[in-house]
Formats: sequence, structure tokens, C-alpha cells
Amino acid sequence: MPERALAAQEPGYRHEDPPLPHLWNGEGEAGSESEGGSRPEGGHLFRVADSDVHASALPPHQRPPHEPRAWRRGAGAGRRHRAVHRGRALRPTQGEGRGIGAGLTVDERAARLQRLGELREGRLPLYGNRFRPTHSIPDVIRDFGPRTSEELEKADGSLKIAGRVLTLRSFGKAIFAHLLGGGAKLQVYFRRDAMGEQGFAQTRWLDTGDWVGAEGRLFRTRTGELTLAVESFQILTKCLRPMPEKWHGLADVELRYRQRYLDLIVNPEVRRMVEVRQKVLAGIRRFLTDRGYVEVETPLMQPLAGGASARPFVTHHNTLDMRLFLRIAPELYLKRLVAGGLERVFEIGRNFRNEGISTRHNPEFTMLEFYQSFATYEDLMDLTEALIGEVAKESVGGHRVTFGEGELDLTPPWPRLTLAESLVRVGGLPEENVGDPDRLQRLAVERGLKLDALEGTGGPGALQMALFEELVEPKLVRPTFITRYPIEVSPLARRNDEDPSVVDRFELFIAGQEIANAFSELNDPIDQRRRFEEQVRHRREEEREWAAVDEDFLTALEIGMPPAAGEGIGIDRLVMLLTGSASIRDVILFPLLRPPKVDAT
RNA sequence: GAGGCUGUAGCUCAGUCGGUAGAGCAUCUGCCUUUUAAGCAGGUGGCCGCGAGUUCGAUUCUCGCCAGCCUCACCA
Repeated sequence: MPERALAAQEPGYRHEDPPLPHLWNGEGEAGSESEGGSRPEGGHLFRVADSDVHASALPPHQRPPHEPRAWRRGAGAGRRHRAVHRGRALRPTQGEGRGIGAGLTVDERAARLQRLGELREGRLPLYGNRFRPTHSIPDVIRDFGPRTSEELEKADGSLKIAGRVLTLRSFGKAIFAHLLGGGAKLQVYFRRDAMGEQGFAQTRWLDTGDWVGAEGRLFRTRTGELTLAVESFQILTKCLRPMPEKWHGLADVELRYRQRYLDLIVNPEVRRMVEVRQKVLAGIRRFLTDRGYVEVETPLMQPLAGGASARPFVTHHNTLDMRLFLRIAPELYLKRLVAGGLERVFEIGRNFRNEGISTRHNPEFTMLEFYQSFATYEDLMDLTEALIGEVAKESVGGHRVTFGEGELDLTPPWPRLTLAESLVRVGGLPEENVGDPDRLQRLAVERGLKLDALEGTGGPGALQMALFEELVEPKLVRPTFITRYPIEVSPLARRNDEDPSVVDRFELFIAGQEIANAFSELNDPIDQRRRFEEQVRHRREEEREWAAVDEDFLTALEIGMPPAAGEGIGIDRLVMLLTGSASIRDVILFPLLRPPKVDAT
């Protein structure tokens, strides 16, 4: 998997990562010297507090809860073993929700809750917020990772770190653990001789998944791993649910999407994706604002859903008693702003399209749209090469990205083909067929293309598009601009001056996917009105009763929009490309899923 | 919306040519002071997705439903 490969490059995950996440470990930390010493057969303890003896006399499932007091008795007396509480650990709890930790009977959660209760009883600062790490775990690795054992020994002063316990390997009087913090892992070493009995005794309340703060000094183990020798520590937050399996992790994609918090802990590539995505967004903002673009926000709730051909989501405002649509595109609002004299504007935001779901489609998705006055679609091709080139460098460090089995090179410049050229040169159609509707029709039928696309608006344009999508698009792996689209599929784009059957438009394809769509904007209000009315007539035939002409937008054009070019770039797909993700759900933290079935309780 | 595949312990997965189920990890118990998928020993844990049908008997066969994934359609 490419994600794994990416993740493996991270410093925190450096040491011999297995093919799957390398987590979870461990024996529970059997708390060594139990007060009761050896146990009689059957696993029940006798020499414990009175209440415990009492409880132990009952079968496990009937034992009442009790309140251990051992902690108050100080270090010596406090050295109680978990066996003491075995009875309670077996209490069933009700299933709560689904997924990890739900529906257990003999329950890990009960055991963890019990430890939580004991910590409370001991008046330890659980859920406290006064622990202040001196170093993040990535800091520690960066600053001390290169140092030798001798250098680490000479360094004076201890440091404080915080993280989540990923693995626990207990040897009775010593425990190794890995803490995860800031996306990196650091081993910590609890040793009774170094911590004192009282300090070490606290480790028996430790579970995988807990957040802990630890203070100590760095050293290297026999195997050379940088490790914090803990002098003292505290449990900051208890984890009450079982963690995913340490070796295979959380593989069930449904659980990964539904419980992204677990996915983030266990699968490093998720965090990596979040970081890449953030850099992409920041990089785009910087790139455009450096060039005089102004970032704006336009309505997500719109009385008319325009700017694209998708079906909208419908909602309702109570006080105004008004039907509203979640926007399917910001286009018509951004162009109003261009008409108002904001000569360069952009918006990065969510669009909502009430269409099918697939590996490339989520009902809500993020798009960049930008408009530049006094520019043409050709200018935007240059701009797009520079933008995506820079963003790739900033987010993943170069122009080469892993993609499927291989690698993809994004180094500009990229080839530019007209749609007709691409049909011949990429799609392999005989040249003389491309302009001939009858021959195109015949070819389309021969190849069994969908007939609804062949009807509809008809004409050679729609046929060319159908053939393009079938024959050319999947082959456009390296970045390629396709220009000169038929006018009937481009209702908002400006007509080409030489050939009125096509528009001044390009789409950018990478890895067989449409990444960007741009055109010189139509700013002739008469032509625009005619095309809108044509479009609405078609929509109504398709029983899209909400289709309507946006009169206010036409008014803006009548006020006058300067000549301009505009472009939309799908952010999710760009991030997919840069992270080598096969599904859009892997780059959206909470993709839309049906709600999980709730068991009647 | 159509087709295909999948659903078994908290997690990752076997399995049952129809006789109500196993492993590893986790959890619980005992031992273990440089481990790292730690180790050794002993336990707990399952409406086998849900419902119906066939059958003496269904987790297994059939049908329906639910959820997920993949392909296609709509769409970007």
C-alpha cells in the first residue's frame, strides 16, 4: 500500500516497520509482588481486605462492587495485585454503541473502569491538566535521536514528555512501553529500582491507550533504541476501551471511517494525510494571495442551486419559510463579485451534490474556485502548472508521487491537447471520423456506449464527450490539459472566437481523473440568458423541478463582468493524488456513511 | 438505482461437504529488572449481521432485509 510506504518515512515510525502498523503489545502489567503472594487453586485470593474476601466468596458474576482502600495505606500496603479485583472485573457491562468496546460481557472496559475508580480513590490527579511536557515526542527524536549513549549519559537534567501508551511489555519489576505523541513514538522504561516502590506501584493502573506524562532521562537500550528511563509519571487520562490489535491494527474500513479517532492512533497514514491536506490548503492560499487574489466566502445555503449540473440537497429555513439548497458550486456568486470589481477572488469550501457515492465521489467535497479578471483559460493553464507544482513540493516534497503500483511525475510543463486531438492521438480514432457526427454515432454504438448520452442534446459535441470519457480519459495518467470542449457541455464558458461550436475551456486530467476545470468566462448576458433557458428546459424535462434561471446573476452580467477566466480544482482528488489514496474516503476524515444500526436495548 | 463480493470473540482472521465453533493478539490469573509482534503457564470471552423458509437439526443450504467494499449509472 502506498500509504504504508509514506508512513514508513516518518521519523517516529522508523524502526523496522512491519507491513502493518506495529502497535500494541503487551502483557498487562501484572503488578508483581502481590500482597497475598501465591494464590490457592482456582485463582481466588484470600489474603486481601475484608470486603474482598467477602466478595470472593461469591461466584464471579454475583460479587458486589466494593471500594478498595489499599491505596491509602501507603506504598507497602498498597502493593495489591489486580487479582484482588478479579471478581469485579468479570462484571458484565451493557453494550454501548458499536465498534471497539461495545457489547462486551466479561469486559475489558469494566477492568479499566475499575482501575479508574482506584485511581480516584487514591486521589491521584486523574484528568488533571497541570502536567507540562518540556518536549514533544517529535522534539525528543529530533534533538536527541542523533546522540550516542555517551552523549546522552553526560547530558544533565531530566525531561518531561506526554503521550498515549501504545504497547506495554511487563517483566514484573520493569516495564517497557511505547508512547505515541505528535505522531511519533518513543519508548519509555519503568524500572522499580529507579522509580522506588511507591512510584513503580502506580504502573499497575496503567493500560494501553492511557495518556501519560512521564519525567526521566534519556538513554539507549542494548539494541540502541532511544528510550526514556522514567523517574516519575502520572496517568493523565484513562482509556476505557480496548485498543485495536497491536499487529494488524484496525483494518476494517468501515470501523476506520466510523471511529476515525482509533484509525488515527493506529494507522499512521491517516495523520500523514491530514498533514498533507493541511499543507495543500495552506500552500494554495499562500500561492493565490501572493498573486493578489482575495479569499472570500459565499453562501452555502442558496435559494437557487446553480453553477453545476448536479442535483442539490434541499433544506428549509423556518422563520423565512423558505426553501434553500446547499450549494453545488460557488461559481455564480464568485462571478457576481468579479462583476463588482473584485478582480481576483478565490474560495476554498465545501460543495454538496446529491449524487451517487463512489471511490471518487463524496456527497460533500472540497473545491477551490478562483477567478482572474483580464485573463484567459490559457493563462490559467500556466497558473495551474505552477500552483500544483508548488503545492506538491510543499506538501510531499517533490513532483514525484506514488500512484498505484508506480510513480507519477508532476513536473511541469504538461502536454496540452484539444479534445479532438486527444480522440485521435490518445483514443486512437481515425482522424477523419472526429468531425463527422454519423461516424461518431456509429463508433459510439459499436463500443456500446450509454445511449442517454448519445441522445440528450445530441450533436457531435455530446458524442465526442462520450467517446472521450470512454477512450481517452482513463489513459490520461500523466498530467494533461484537454482544451476546446463542445459548447453544449459548457453552459458557462465563453465561445471560441474562431470556432463557435467549442468553448475556451480546459480540463486537467491526472491519473485518469479530472482534477481541474477552467474556462474563459462567458460575460455576454444575452448569450448567457439563452444558454440558461436552454439548460432549464432540459432540466425540466428530466423532472428537475427546481431548475431555474438565476435572474440576479444575469443582472450582474448586465451590470458588466470584466473579461475573466475561472477555474475549479477538486481538493480531495488532489490530496488523493499526493497521498496515493485509492478512495476519496481516505482523504475525508468523516466520509458519509449510513448510520450504524442501533441495537434495541 | 443495478450487479458482484463480504459480514464468525474487543481486534485480525480460520472453519463447519448441515450435528450450536477455533487461532493469534487484547483482557483476567501466576512467573519474569534492557524488551520491542517479549516469553512461559493457566483462565474468561461468541443471538457465527438480522428475519423467514427447507430440515429431526441451520453459523453452514434457500429467500428477504441491513451494513460495508468493488464495478456500473447519476456526478466532480
